[in-house]
Amino acid sequence: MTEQKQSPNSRPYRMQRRAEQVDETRQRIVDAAVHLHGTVGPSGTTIAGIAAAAGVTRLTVYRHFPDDLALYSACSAHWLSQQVVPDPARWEQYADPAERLRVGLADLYRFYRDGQAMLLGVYRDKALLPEAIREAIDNDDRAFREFLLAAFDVDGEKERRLRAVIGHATSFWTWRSLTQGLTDDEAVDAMTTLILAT
Amino acid sequence: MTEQKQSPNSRPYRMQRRAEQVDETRQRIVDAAVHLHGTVGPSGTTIAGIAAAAGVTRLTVYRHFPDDLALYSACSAHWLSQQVVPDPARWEQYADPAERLRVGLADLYRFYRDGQAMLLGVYRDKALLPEAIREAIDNDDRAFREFLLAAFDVDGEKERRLRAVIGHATSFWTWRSLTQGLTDDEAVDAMTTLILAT
DNA sequence: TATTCAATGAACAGCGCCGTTCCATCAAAT
DNA sequence: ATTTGATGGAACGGCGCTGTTCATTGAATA
Repeated sequence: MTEQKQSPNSRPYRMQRRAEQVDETRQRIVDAAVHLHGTVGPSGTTIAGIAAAAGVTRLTVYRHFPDDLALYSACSAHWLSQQVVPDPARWEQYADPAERLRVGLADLYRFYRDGQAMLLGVYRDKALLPEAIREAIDNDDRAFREFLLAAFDVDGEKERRLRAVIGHATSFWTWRSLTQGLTDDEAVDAMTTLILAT
Repeated sequence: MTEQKQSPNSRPYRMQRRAEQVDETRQRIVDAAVHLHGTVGPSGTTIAGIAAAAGVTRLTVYRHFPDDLALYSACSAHWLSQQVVPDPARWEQYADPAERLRVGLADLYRFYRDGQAMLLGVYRDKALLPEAIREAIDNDDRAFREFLLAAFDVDGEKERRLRAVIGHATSFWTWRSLTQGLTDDEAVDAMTTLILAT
């Protein structure tokens, strides 16, 4: 790198190694926040707690994330980036309703199991999350439901009932409840049976 | 309910009309607390809020209910006293598993619907409730599950699966989830089908 | 070497809740 | 008429959290 001597008055400042350290600090904050969300849950997570866990001052947290939404967005993006997210597009090849159901629910339940610590807190405290985050969650849930429903050729009353039951089957709480005593596979079987019998 | 005390010097003091007023105050507090639990939920209910709603001082609330458990117990007892509580004993005449299931779930779901405002908050904030209250809730839930299970003549693996599925069917959250799009009757049908297919 | 700037550390004011104290009030009971 | 006791009213100290200011540190940078 070539250097130039400058006069004391006004020189642009291009950070390089410095920028990395800043990002590291930011990352430590996000990691701490994600960890807390997954243990004490969003409702038990405080700025002070995050700062302490990140080995940083409250003020530093505020500077990186001016408001809750900024922090939650960063957390959610980072956490999702290290999950294998269920992907309806990959279920598309299964045209048979029953088969798509099995594959889709299995994919969903695997995701639920892998991320249960975080999801438990998130769904419990959903009402306390920033509006935008809540909407994102609802949208995803709706997408899974509608995608599974789309494999069926129904309308009217039957469609309404199917949508309700599929919505139930795809709910995190349903997975949670069923797997108190069932394996994931058994839960998939149970819900598939239920839906096909509707 | 209210006791008399003796002062060294004389005159026993038996309250009569007075005692009624005390009980009225106590009742106003309980009513206010129940109302708040059913609207903002236990987690949003504060002593200050109860006092304000009851038209009483915080101090008066503390005097009637020294700790949370005393208050919650009184609330729960009073609320339950004005509910038609599901009663497994009345399901006993139905020996046929399918029939007992329908009757039991219908009774349970009716109770859930009638008390949904309160139950929503209670189940959401269950972790914050006093230990004793939480145990009472868990015991009731377990009782319903086991009573429905008892109609089946099963054991081993099948019993485990049945217990899990019946537990799921009897959960408040399951009722809540299903009745987003189904009627109570349809929900009973769905869960009965699910259980009988297990 | 002099400059830049992320991060620190300390303090502030504010909020709402907690549980407790002391004293005054006033109707009911004797 | 006097005593009793439930309630009111006001204040206290404590807690933990919020979001903000200010001056300082110290390492990366030019």
